[in-house]
Amino acid sequence: MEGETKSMAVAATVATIGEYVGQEVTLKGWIHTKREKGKIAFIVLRDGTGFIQVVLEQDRISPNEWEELREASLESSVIVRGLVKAEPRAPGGYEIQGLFFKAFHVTKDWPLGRKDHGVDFLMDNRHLWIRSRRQSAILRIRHTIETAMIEFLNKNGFYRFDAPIITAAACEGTTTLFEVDYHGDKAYLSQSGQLYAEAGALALGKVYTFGPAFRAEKSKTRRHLLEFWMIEPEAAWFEYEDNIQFQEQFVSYIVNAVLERNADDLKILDRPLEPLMRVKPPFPRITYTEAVELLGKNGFNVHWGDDLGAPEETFLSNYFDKPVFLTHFPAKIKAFYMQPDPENPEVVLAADLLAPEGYGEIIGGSQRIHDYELLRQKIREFGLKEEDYQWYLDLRRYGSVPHSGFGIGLERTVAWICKLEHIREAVPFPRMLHKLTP
RNA sequence: UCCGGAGUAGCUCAAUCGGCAGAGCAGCGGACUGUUAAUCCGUUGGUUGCAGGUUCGAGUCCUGCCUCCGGAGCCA
Repeated sequence: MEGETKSMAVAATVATIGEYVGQEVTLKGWIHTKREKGKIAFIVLRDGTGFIQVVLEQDRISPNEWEELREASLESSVIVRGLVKAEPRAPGGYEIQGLFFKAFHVTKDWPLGRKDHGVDFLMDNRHLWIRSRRQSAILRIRHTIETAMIEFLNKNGFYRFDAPIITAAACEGTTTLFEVDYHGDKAYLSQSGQLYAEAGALALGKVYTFGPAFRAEKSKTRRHLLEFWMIEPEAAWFEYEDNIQFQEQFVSYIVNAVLERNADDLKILDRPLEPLMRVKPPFPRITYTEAVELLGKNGFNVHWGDDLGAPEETFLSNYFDKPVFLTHFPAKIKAFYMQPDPENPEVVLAADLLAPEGYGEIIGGSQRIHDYELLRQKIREFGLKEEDYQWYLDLRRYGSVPHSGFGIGLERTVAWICKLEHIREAVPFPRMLHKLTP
């Protein structure tokens, strides 16, 4: 590298290029687009941190470099050195006046043109698609969301507590699981780390798990993946209300972090900012019973005790202009471990958080049953086997405390904040029905 | 798994009543000193998803299968 650039030029990145106006810098990246016009050529270079236009004039670089430039096609990896200029004619406001050009590797037959492509083709080329403006913007925002989630939890005294991926049995007993051969025994990929997080909360006070979760259902919708990432905070001594207020702070922190750190990326996505700027505590709340009533008034045929379907959830999500807590569900349609409401044991102290703009559920949370006998009774009522939950019941035998927690789906959060049409763009390599490669 | 839709050039699509399979983009060759999906000229490119059937003749009609897309259920 040093031998190839003829002067001392700073190694810069696109994201921080504004700090180098008037200086010579070296950039390493890839050709995103190239336009040749006789003795002048424009390339848009991407380096992972952003995109910038580089202007190369034949008179300013050597004949060899000019020849390399002519041969370098889309997505060739290149090294350029040049002068940073503020340039209103260029997208982004800055431009590089090229003084040196080298193609490190010339790409032949790049499969993704600049024209429209179908989803199928793009998904088959996902490993290349992620280089695009839009996809890379989404993935940078995903990074901010993950980082902000962890930051917030750490600042609030939560310990990261990694749950196992391979587990012995169903956590909740309802969903279909991926089976793996565990040296002759049947084992399953985890659908949730929550039960382990509860053990962690009684050991460390406040913990969170962060890892992949697996659901083997043959889901085929815009909001489901077979493999997705989930953060599950769980805190001892947290009761229902503590849990809800914590979630408000948590979600607001994440949204604010994206607004502060990814302004350029949100612009690439054309994401309206007003709905995100409204995301501040407190969030509206509506009980399940009130929701059923509201839905009935709006033409939905739902009865108390029914699980709400996707169209109902979308309606509620659009009805409010902030994330909304849907609370106090009938015990029968929720998980066995949820704490019954002391004022009405037919419902549980649980809340789902629905993201606005039609996105629907991103969080499911509840206070957990801490009473040993009540939990045993619920396990029986739900038709589960007590012997499968021995260690989980132990948590109620040895120093039990009220505790609460929630799980937030990372991809659903990304899809909402980025305003994506489909969850498959919210993760680098989505795992969907019959989609295993790349 | 169920309901609906679609498979034609590398990509996005067209092809009238069953009658010679086409265009744009990409690629390749050339021109151009301010392009923004550059433009202009020339040019390459086909087992019409697979198997069978009807017909003088099938991309088009019939039967079966495969793949994908959208939605439902399940849920984060």
